[in-house]
Amino acid sequence: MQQAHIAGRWLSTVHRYSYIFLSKTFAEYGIGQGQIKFLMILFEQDGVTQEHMAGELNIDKATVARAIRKLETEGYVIRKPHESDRRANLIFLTDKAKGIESVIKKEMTHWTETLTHGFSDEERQTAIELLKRMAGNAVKEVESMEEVKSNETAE
Amino acid sequence: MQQAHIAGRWLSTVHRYSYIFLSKTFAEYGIGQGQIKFLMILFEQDGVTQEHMAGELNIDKATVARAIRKLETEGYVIRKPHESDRRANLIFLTDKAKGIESVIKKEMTHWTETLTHGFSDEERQTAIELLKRMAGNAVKEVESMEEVKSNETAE
DNA sequence: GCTGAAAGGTTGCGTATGCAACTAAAATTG
DNA sequence: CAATTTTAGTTGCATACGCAACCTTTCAGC
Repeated sequence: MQQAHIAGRWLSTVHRYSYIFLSKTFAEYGIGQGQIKFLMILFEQDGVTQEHMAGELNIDKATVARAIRKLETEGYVIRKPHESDRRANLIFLTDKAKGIESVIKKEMTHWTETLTHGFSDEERQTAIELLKRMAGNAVKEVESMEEVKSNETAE
Repeated sequence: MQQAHIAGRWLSTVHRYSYIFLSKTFAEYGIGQGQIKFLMILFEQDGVTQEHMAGELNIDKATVARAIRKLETEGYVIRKPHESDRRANLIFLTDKAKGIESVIKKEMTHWTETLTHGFSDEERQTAIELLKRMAGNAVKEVESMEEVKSNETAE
C-alpha cells in the first residue's frame, strides 16, 4: 500500500473539480455549486425547514440560510412561515425551479458518470457505497470530538 | 442502484468534515487545512517551485501563492529565488516544519483511518484507487471543457 | 537581437463554508 | 406559570478556493 494519507489528496481534487464543473454548468441559470444540493433535497421532498436540510446534509445552518436566500433571490424557492412554529420557515420550489429540475438532474448524473468513467458497474456501485460509509465515519468522528469538548467545558 | 447523482453528496460531506477535522487539529500550530497539502508535497520533495506544486496538486497558482505566503509568515517555509530563473521561487521547509512532520503525517494517517473505519484492507485499498481514478477523470473532463472554450474564442 | 508569446507569481474579486454570537420563539422544568 | 434551556434562523468574521487581470522574466521564431 501507498502512503495512507494520500486519500485526502484525491478527495480534495475531486471536490475542487466538481466545484469548477458545477459552477460553470449552472452559471447560466444564476445557480452556484453551493445551491444545487439544496435543490436536490427539495426535488425529493418539497416544503421542508432549513433545519431539516441542515440535518439531512450535515451542513451548517448558516450556510443553509445563505444558500436558500440566494435561491429565493433568484426566484427558485419561496419561504412560507410555518403555521404552528413561528420560528421556522418552510421552503418550497417555484415553477421556475421545477422547470429546470430535469436539466439539473441530468447534469448531476452526467458528472457522476464522468467521475466514474471507465468504471465497471460494480466499481461504480462500490465507489458510491464506500463514499457513503466514509461520510458516515467522518460525521461520527467529528461529532465525538465535539462531545468531548462540551463535556470539558461543562465540568 | 440508487440515484446516480447521490455520489456528489457523500463526496461533499467527506470533504467538509475533513476540512473541519484538519482545521481543528492543526489550529494550535497556526496551520490551516489549506496549507497541509503543500507541506505534504514538500515532505516528499523539498525545494520546488510554486508552479510545480500547482501542477502536482491540480490547484490554482493563486491559491498556491497564498498558502505558501501563510506558511512563510508562520515560519514553516522559506522562499529562495531560483538561481537561473528570476521569475521563480524555490520553497524549502524550515526546521520548524521538519519538527512537526511526524505529527502532521500521523494526523493525516489517523484521519484516513477514521474515514475508512470498518473497511477491510481490500476495501481501503479500493477506496483509494477509485478516488484516484475519479480525480483523474475529473481533471480530464474540466480540461477538455477549457479546450473547447479556447478553441471557440480563437476562431 | 527584436518582438510577441509563454511561464512564474501576485493581487482583486466573488463564492462556499464553518464557527460564534445573536434574536425570537418554543419547550422544559421546578 | 415563571425562569431556564433549546431550537430555528440570521449575521459578522475568517478561511480556502477559482478566475481574471496584471507584472516580470524567459523563450521562440523570425
